[in-house]
Amino acid sequence: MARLNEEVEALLQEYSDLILLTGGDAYRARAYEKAARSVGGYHADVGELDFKGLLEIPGVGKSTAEKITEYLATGRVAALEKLRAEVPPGVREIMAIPTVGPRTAVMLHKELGISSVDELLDAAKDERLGGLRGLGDRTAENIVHGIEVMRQSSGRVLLNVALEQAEEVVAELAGVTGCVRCAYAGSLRRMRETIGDIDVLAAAEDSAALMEAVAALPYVADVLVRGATKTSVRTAKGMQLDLRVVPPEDWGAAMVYFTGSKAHNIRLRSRAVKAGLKLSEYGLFEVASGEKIASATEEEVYEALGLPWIPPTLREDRGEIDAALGGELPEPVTEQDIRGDLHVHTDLTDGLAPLEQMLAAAADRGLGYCAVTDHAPNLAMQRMTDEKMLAQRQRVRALDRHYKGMRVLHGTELNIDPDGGVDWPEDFLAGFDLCVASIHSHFGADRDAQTRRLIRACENPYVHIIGHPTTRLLGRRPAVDADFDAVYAACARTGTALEINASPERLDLGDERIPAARRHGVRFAVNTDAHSTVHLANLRYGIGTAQRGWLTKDEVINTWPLRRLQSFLRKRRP
DNA sequence: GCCGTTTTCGGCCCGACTGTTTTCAGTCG
Repeated sequence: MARLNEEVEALLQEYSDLILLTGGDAYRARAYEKAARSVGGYHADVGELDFKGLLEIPGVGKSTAEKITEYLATGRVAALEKLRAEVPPGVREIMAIPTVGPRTAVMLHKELGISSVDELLDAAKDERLGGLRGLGDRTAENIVHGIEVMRQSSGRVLLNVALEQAEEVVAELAGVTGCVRCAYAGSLRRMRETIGDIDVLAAAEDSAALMEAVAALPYVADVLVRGATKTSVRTAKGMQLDLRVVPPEDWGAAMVYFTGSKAHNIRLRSRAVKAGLKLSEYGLFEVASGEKIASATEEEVYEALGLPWIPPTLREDRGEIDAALGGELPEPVTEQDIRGDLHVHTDLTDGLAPLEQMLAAAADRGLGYCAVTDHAPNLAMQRMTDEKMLAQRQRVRALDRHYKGMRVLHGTELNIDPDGGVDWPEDFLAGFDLCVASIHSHFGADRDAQTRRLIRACENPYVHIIGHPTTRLLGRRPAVDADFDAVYAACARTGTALEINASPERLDLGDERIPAARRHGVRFAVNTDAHSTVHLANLRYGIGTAQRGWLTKDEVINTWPLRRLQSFLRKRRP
């Protein structure tokens, strides 16, 4: 199951939404929303906290703490149940459509009796939305488009959601008597950015106990298929989970088969055929004799096919087999290679944890350096001022002396304005050790304007890293339209790194764009963009993405020793 | 509902964009 804090976060967020949908006080809703986010990012497990401990979570007061306590004790919250009874679940779902907020959702429900996304789509098709006040053709179009965007991603969940679920299942099943090995496979093991279903593989002589155990997991809602080698279930969150059990001696062949990708496997199998072999989930066999020649480990299977072991993140049939044959398979960057995080927020802007806590958490993770990069003034909602930033710098300098093994850099995340300019004049920018610059508005600017904008930001001698370069949000917002090839060229020319933002909602640059940037000789920074101490652990998703983009350690600036990084950061400043 | 204090009330990230309304409401970051 998800971390308890996330469960409570979801609960409080739902409560906040329902307050808005029932016409409650907007500030009250905001208070719950803030509490939700705060609980989600809190370092301690809410299940371990007493009432007083709960009150110490920022944004959690008596009323919220009581609801959390009630939930922990009884599994439900009476006040939430009451609101749930007033609002059809579909109405809240409608609110999730981009450009549709609570007002519109309620209006649609009251005026047209619409209480599901499907009904809304029908109404739009029948042109029944036209008559409503404040809702013209353009809005109707936007709603339909918003639903399409939402639907495209439906059935798939973000990598982190699936991975957390899978790790829990694996831990559970590994403890079942008779289970020799257990691991997740599939697109999850390949670290794809979204996951359709979870594949778990187990090795055992007898599958019965494992099949029993998976069907009995507490968060399993339905058992779809149940057999001797495979059981499929649907979890309470609507994800499909397939468990396959194989004999221990076939573990390797089964892992290759179930890790995929399908295209990679087809390549492997056709290679096998040419050698008079046959590859399946049960092993690699000689066709003539039927003799099994490899199956116990992945390494053995690859070796028998004349290949080195290929890391799962590369198994996409993007040339990895030819590269392996030519001895040119890259050694992908790993989480252990990362020495520092170059994009981290604190509660000075929209982060949740104070500076000291963020740095303590970063030091705990063994980082050799960490750049604090709070938002700059042009993101008006963050209310940044020169004074606040300079005061933070003083604290950063003091803390830098405090940590023995970790250097603390003072940076900022600048806003790239529509013309490509950034916050602050050059003399102020010169005071930062590092500047990330990102797009936070005007996502819809046309291709030429967006391209010029990003290139101009690269050309700024004080901008070191372009943050979340395409600014997409997975399943919610597409990438901005720009000639990214031209942007990559500008990055290479100006010595500006591109971020691989490790937030599972972003993963930006995405793996499919990285090779093109690489070809231009661009450098990368795998950053967490952490807004809480918990987010520092998102690094693994950024690393997965970097690996899928074939990045090696040397191409990632935050694997470098500090001195090399600092010389890179000097860029070509005046 | 939470919080801070100019502390038991009164404010709450604020500005921009979009679409439709000709002066603003809703949504978003």
